[in-house]
Amino acid sequence: MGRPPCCDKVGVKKGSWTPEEDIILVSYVQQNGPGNWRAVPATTGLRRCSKSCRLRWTNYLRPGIKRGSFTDHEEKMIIQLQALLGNKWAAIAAYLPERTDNDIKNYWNTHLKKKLKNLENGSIDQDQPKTNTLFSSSKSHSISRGQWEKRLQDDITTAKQALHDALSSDSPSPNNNNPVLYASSTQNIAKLLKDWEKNTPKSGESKCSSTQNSYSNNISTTVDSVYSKEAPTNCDESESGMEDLCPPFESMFGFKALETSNSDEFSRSASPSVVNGVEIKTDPTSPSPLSMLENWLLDFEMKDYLTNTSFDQNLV
DNA sequence: AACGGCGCCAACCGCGCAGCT
DNA sequence: TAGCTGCGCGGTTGGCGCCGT
Repeated sequence: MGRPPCCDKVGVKKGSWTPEEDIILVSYVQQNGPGNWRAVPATTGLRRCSKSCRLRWTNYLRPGIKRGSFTDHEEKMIIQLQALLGNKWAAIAAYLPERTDNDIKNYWNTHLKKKLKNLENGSIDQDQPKTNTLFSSSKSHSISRGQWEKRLQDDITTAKQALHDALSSDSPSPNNNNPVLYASSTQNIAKLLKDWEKNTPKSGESKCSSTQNSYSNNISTTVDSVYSKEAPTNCDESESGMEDLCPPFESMFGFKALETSNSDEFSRSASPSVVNGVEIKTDPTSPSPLSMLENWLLDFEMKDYLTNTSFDQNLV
């Protein structure tokens, strides 16, 4: 038996996305908003699985994604949230709006897991005062497992409430009647396309279907018009394509960018602002629930709690 | 310079859940 | 209420680039 495949595997392209495919996808989302992923291949001619389209959008093309190395602050947040929530990457990503769950998951698996393991081993092997006491040996615990579980349950409840508060203040997804222009992404996509065109032999040969070509022809003016707006940026020029995405958000939880989004035309699909006539709620006078949560996560109590608690189980 | 090992990260896969009929 | 469909999530994999030998 088993579930049927999510899409027809025949003729579906796999592997890395080309800049042209990215542009087609971005254009589709501009016009229709994120969602209804099933319709994307049929509408655009993209020879991609709907899931692949959604993944590409959420993990790479979606505006507001910060790329590059994680800050110490983000690192601490991830460590503590992982200890609290487990491998709930989507939930953890909800507290780090500029990072995708995939990014966090990758960072955890490739960096933090190893790092914390080393810290743990180091602290045990060397029997020295711990520079990081997150993973103190369970032998030294004065807290019983029952007490620990109760505290964990209490903290999860608190975190859930904070998350609920945070999410309830966010705006819904973009209105399909007022598609949001994802200028930041489109800009980079346009740049990508230009780079890609430079590197593509002018043979007239295309990797795409005719449907896809006609669709991309139709969207070219859209991309150009958005690109020509030249949203102000002080990013360094780079030849690395998407690597030079300008990080428009200077504060993780301060939503600084939201206050300036009108002027710089950066927008986010999942965050409050006002862009291109789309009303997005924000209240600069009231403290962000995420800020509250951040404070809660990082306050002395939490650190003390983590100091005295073993999370070895998370380091599988 | 060539080769192999390793790390990183984008993308894929399978399952679960929620909404709709 | 059961079945179907679409979406989201977490685990895993494949490919590319870097580094050491």
